[in-house]
Amino acid sequence: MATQLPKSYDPQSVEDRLYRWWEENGYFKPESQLYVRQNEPKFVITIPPPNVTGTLHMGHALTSAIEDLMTRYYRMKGARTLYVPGTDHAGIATQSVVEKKLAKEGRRRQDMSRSEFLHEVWAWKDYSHQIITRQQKKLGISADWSRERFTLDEGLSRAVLTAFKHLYDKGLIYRDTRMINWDPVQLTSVSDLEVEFEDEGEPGFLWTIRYPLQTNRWEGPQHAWGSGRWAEGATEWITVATTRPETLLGDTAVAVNPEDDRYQYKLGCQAVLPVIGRVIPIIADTTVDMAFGTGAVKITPAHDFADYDMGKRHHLPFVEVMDPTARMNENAGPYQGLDRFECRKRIVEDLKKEGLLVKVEDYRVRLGRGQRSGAVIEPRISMQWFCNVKDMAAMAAQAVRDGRVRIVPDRFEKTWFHWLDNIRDWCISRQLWWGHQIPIWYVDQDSLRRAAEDRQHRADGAEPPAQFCAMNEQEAYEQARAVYGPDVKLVQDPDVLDTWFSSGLWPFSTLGWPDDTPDMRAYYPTTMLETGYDILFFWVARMVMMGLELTGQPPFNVVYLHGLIRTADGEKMSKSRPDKLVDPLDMIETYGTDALRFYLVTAGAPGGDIKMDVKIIDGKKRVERIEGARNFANKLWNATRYVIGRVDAFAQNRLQTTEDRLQTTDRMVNAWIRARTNQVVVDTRRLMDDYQYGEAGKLLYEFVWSDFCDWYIELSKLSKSPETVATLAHTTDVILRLLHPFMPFVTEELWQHLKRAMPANLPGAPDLSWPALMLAPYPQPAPADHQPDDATDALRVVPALQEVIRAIRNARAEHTVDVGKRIPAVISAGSLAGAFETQREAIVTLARVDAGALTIAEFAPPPDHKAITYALGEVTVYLPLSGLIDLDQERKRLAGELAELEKAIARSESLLNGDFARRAPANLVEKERARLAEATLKRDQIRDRLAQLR
RNA sequence: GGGUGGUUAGCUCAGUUGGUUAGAGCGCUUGUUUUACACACAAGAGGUCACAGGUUCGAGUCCUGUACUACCCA
Repeated sequence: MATQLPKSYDPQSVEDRLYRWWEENGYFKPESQLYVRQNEPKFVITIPPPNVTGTLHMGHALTSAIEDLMTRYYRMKGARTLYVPGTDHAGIATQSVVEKKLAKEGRRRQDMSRSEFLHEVWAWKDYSHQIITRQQKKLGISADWSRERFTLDEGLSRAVLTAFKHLYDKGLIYRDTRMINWDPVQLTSVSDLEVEFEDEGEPGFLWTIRYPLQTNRWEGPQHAWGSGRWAEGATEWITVATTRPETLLGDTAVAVNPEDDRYQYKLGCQAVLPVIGRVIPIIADTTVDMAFGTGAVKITPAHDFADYDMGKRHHLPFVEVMDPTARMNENAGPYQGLDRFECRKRIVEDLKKEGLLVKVEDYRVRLGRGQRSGAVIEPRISMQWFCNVKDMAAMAAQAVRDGRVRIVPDRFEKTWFHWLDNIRDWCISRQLWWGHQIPIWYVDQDSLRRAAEDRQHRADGAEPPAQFCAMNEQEAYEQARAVYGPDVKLVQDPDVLDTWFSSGLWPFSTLGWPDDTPDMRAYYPTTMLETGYDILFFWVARMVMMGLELTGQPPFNVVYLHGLIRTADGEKMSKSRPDKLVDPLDMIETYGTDALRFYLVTAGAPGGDIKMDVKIIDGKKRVERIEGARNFANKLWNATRYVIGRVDAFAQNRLQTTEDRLQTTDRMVNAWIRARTNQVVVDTRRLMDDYQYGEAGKLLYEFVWSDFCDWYIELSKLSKSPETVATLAHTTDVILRLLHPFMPFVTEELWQHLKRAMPANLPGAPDLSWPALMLAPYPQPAPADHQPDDATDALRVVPALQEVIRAIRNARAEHTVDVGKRIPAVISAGSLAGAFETQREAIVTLARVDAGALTIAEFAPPPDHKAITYALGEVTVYLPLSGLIDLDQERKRLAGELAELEKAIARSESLLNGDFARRAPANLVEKERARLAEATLKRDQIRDRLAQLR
């Protein structure tokens, strides 16, 4: 019976209840789908697993909104659909969060055992994971939670080991000593991608320092460093510029460009390094930029990437002057034990004292900082594990080139190729505890020595491996014993793998790889990978590489990249600006999940950033555009509330039997909304299939608000026929289905109310037999040969009718006619007269015309020479308002319109007299001719009226 | 230094094979307790689509260049 819906939509009372209902019924599982089309390809999407570092932010909400929109769309389209949820252990990020938390409690990782520390991290993981999943459920994602995964799960860990072993056995993973990015706070290596630079650089200094040259007259310092007399007696110098004076302690050369005339005579000379007194050569290298500083650069091969390469080229010694925490070590002489920045300060003072500091300038320094710690990254020589990804990268590039993987929007393809074509080996080891420990076991020294001795005895050249890669310790021992005998002892590498190594396996490790599971067979390769463009390299590229290498297939067909959420000023949202930060849960509380979701998917274009302008009103954060989306949800609510009211009225036999005239009236208007709905179904599906979700959302917004609410519902109020009730219900059903992927909660709730209200005996009622809207089919356009005959007619008549009504309303407003006043009208309607006659009541009601003084005729002369005239082409509307109006104003309006028409006619004529008529497509030329004809007609009418008004 | 976007109404942004008089939301102006909705209704004002060239019958849309701006890579 009559369900009384509240006057406005209250998301709080709906969302959690519906989500629970969906989930408890298993509706998110692909096995539960009731509507599956045989020829529809499956749709599989794996969630970008959020880091278990804390809570979700607006970027995650955007991800969820788009992915769930996709998921619900394809599910309703009849594709077998799976959305796999999960979380990422996020090695360095999580470890640092936990370390910070421990620090607050006065504890340090260094004081704990590895397993004690890991116990803490797991506790944190549980805490964060539970928050994250709760947030995702608030966002309404229809993910199959029974298939949820975590990157450190047993199965996924086995996937990591399998992948590692595969690449190791293939010779693609190796251990080497080279220069890497070192984070002196996290005390681990990081990959190139994890180092971030400020584009503008950071404020710093450029110090110009002179090194004395060793000559016949001056062979070196005679006095101690710091005495002020260290360089006493030196006569020749070489001057270098540096932003990092503390590294001079590790200098092993000074380099100049061989083309640089200024330094020709100094080549081959020896400089004496300040502080240390080490004698270092002056060398020539073409990579030296003559324009930078003095043209001579100090070379510190152990602390700078470029210098490292140069050191290799010129066989220079590598002198490390810092320890892993970036404190100066024993090679730093008097500065040993100082932090690098403290050392910098002191050494500059001392250089000045010794007269070696030539000048200091302000300088923007391009500093690399750790993505997670923010610490200044120290290039450092270290032994690490690397993965040679050259061939995999080539495969990944090829997959996009040949279209097996499509990137949307396609402009990101260029970045894709550029990165993959210039890829460098990937440093995959991290000196962390949280993560997948590297599956390498080293043979103990004793065994190695014994083996070496044996080898000498037997004189067979082959050297046995000093390390074994295995799936577990037992397997490693089996391998080792076969070579070294039963007494061999093994120690596993303490390091863990880069997080992205396991994330790279995500689309298939979540489905059971390396095992041949039913899910793997049914759902791999997946369909869609949806994520922010900021992790295209970090994650997407690595998944494609790993997928191709390990499974032989691209892990997904489409990569859809969304933009970043920014503040109103276009900056990245960060926790350091809480006033500009927008928490998705806050917005959900204020506006509801559907409003947030609708806003997020319609806010921008694919791949475009979204700026969120937050206003604080009464201490609450407001975002205007989310408010707009909330209003839309409310509009939808009230429209459906009205429809349900009509359905109830029918069910209670409160509708009168209709007369013939009314039936004709209804038929036209109903045919119109059905035809419009059909057009909208076609356009929505086209846009959705082309990933244009924002456009689709806006189209639906327009349709619901304007066509359905402003016109159809208003017109339907004049009708009491069952046909109209059925059309209202049908249109509402289609709208709710079309909008469900955008606003899952309000649409499901309304659909359930509609379903409950719907009586069995309404002819032409929609099929509401599905248990849930989310499982119902997405609307299909009516087949072309199935269109009702009156559709075309209705699509001509109703817009003309709207124009008439709008013209009358406009006249009323312009001449400030009292709202309550009924006015007379004469409509000269040409071929539309018959149709308009059936819509007499619509004109009377919607334009507030005096029913007794409304004339509709094929041709009607102006009723009064002072009437207001609206020339609408074939139709002309006359309003005899003589007493109420200002004729001057009317003349002005008509003159203005006339001028505009003259302009349009002139433009049209010149177009049609030019090459346009010959070269443009026939249909466009035809259109233009029609436009000219109409404008001419209108112009003539207006001219006549103006003449009469004079 | 290389690359990629952006520059459209006061503000935030749409505008995908080039084709009516360039759209929306918010804001603004005027009016309205019209029985779904004031989170609303009705009417309206507001833009030489950054600039300069070019291609075309026709350019916000394609090409070249310039300026400003953001981001990515070195």
